[in-house]
Amino acid sequence: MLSHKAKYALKALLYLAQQEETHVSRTIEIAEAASIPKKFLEQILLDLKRGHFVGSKQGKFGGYYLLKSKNDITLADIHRLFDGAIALLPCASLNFYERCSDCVDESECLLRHGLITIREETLKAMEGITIASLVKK
Amino acid sequence: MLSHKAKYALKALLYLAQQEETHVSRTIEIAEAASIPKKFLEQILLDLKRGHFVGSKQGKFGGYYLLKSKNDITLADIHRLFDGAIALLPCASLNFYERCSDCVDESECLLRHGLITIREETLKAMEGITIASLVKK
DNA sequence: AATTAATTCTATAAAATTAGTAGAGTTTAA
DNA sequence: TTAAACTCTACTAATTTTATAGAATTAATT
Repeated sequence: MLSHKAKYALKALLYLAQQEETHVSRTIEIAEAASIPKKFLEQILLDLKRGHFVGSKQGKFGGYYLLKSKNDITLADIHRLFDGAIALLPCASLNFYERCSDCVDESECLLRHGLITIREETLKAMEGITIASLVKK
Repeated sequence: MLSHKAKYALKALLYLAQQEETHVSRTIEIAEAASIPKKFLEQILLDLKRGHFVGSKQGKFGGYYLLKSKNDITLADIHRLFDGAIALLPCASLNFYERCSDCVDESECLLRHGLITIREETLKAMEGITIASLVKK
């Protein structure tokens, strides 16, 4: 399941994607339009900025805008940024790989093979959903 | 990501699936073979029993055994039993549907459509992984 | 230079969830 | 009657999540 953070991030990105290219959106404006607690959204937008998904303009009349093309921001990206691994266990993850502490011999693990299959399928699906594809629908 | 509970449940089921059909396995035997804390495993096996995946024999020489065919226990089943919804948000879930509190009009939600697509794909993949398919690998 | 309105940053807190432990109770075979 | 197993309820500790608070910084305007 997605965390609230990831859900709010997606809603904020969808909001930004629906504005004119030149428009910068204030946090309060996004918060109200997408029903997100404002102070929480501040953190989320900073995370999105650090992830190079959005850019910001400081000071009066400042705000946020999409930095990446909406075609290049996928559900997988946002999941990874806020909720980490796509895979069901760290040992089956590409970007967040970690060995299981209770694992004796990873190559012998019956579970891992199946989980890698799931990750491949899920990732394919999640990379197919972009901010642009969501806005179009 | 899977919880430890779900992971342990799968490891326990894999252990049971590898025993002879007539064999009943004691909790301590499964715990040691699969490196699972014994008292924690007790709870998990009870959950699996309540979910009708395993059966038990009480008293001396008692233990657990597979109740369902290993072909009929899927990753999706175990995920749902221990970790709940497969979907990324409750509003996109079949079995754990719940409306988002911050949602104004669900039919207008841009996010939901995409998440339903993801759920369909993920579910298909997870239903394809059975205890039997894992043991064969 | 002062004011206003915005982002940025750090710390904190409350709530929920997860992971695991403890111990008494019940059942069954020998 | 005893031993060895499952069953059940309660509890605890740690972690993560979901925020909130407030000061600092930045930039445009007057």
